[in-house]
Amino acid sequence: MMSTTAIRYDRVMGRWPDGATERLERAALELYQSRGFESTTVAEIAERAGLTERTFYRHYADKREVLFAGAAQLQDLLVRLVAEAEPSLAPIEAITAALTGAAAIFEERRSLVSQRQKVIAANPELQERELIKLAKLAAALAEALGQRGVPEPAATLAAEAGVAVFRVAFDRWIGGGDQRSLAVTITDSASHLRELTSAR
Amino acid sequence: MMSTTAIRYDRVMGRWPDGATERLERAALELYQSRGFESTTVAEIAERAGLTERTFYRHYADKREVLFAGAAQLQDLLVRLVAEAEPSLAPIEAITAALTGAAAIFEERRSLVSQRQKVIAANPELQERELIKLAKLAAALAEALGQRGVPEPAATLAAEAGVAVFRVAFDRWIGGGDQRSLAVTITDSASHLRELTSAR
DNA sequence: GAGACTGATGTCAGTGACTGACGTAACACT
DNA sequence: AGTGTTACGTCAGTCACTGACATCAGTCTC
Repeated sequence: MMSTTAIRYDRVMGRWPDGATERLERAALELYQSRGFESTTVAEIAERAGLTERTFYRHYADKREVLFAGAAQLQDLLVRLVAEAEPSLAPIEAITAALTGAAAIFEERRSLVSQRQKVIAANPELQERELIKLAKLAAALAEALGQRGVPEPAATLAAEAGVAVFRVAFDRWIGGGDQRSLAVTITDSASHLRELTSAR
Repeated sequence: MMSTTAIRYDRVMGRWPDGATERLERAALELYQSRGFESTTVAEIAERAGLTERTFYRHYADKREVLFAGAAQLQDLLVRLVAEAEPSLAPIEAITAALTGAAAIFEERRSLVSQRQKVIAANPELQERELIKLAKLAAALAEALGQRGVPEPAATLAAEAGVAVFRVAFDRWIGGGDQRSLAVTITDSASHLRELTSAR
């Protein structure tokens, strides 16, 4: 598997220009915006990035995945935030704390996030991919709650509800009507859910 | 578009055997079970059903859709149940009432539903399709709540939470560990969610 | 009852997503 | 200098999916 040598290199090296993934992701987003997702071929994306179609598939499993490269990091961050949340917090509170804690990531790149979301909103295939990413995120959050001692089905329900809260808040935040920060919108949606379920 | 003639016919007629969709759905499920989803071609499904590949695509938009033919009827039923629920019921209660009311549809075909779910569980592509069906279901339920006078974002949150409750309950019911009826499992999950969100 | 119409199917050719196998060349390591 | 690795290119192939056109049993119109 890995060589016994311990020395590793920080700088990317090689005969090829750096930043292939960045170029591919940028080219894909631009083409998906201008021609639409279905009308752009993988060959076109690769060409715009100065690569071949085959190389595209060495970086991304399929034509959709190029838009979801950041999902893994987001999930890792949220899982860590849940794990590091105050032990005294209830499950739902730990989840919402993690969500608001990660909100900055979106707020720092609102323009890019907005463009990406417009492309996704225009294509059912991309929506499917986004939904399964969110489902896996919910499963990972449920697992993180489990590590905190939350039993099932409470862990899964809290995680799914948390993701639903995030979805609703995110849509409002991106939608534009809501001028508040994403973090505030999340806590607002969470309290809405609390009212809904606890109300008699 | 439509002829001015008012006479319509109940019996399917024509030179072709009836039940093409039933044959296609049955053939698809069987092949997806035995060879796996990815390893079966649409041509094989069509051949087993006594048809051609092109005809398959006249009945279903794509290779996955053949497993989700019943989703539309389920959605219609749930929307109707929400609309017909007691006006005094709170949003979440109307949703759970509809879900338990539709549970019988699954309980009557537990074997078929279980086989189908095993196939879906084995394939990410099929999971994506299921997730978007559930998302559209949630949107339809939110719309139905809107007709009852429930404002946003409460309607969407209640619908999303309701679908999450159903997912958790369905998984437990199918998973086998839970010997209770699906309807009971749903109400149980709903009360779990209530405890989670209202708990101090 | 002849002719026009309809609806479900077959046939065929084509595009594009995705994969496996193999080759290449800069760079690193020994 | 030799060896291995890594990131890429090239090529051939499968299969999902689509558009265009043909067929023909049954129906409708007159």
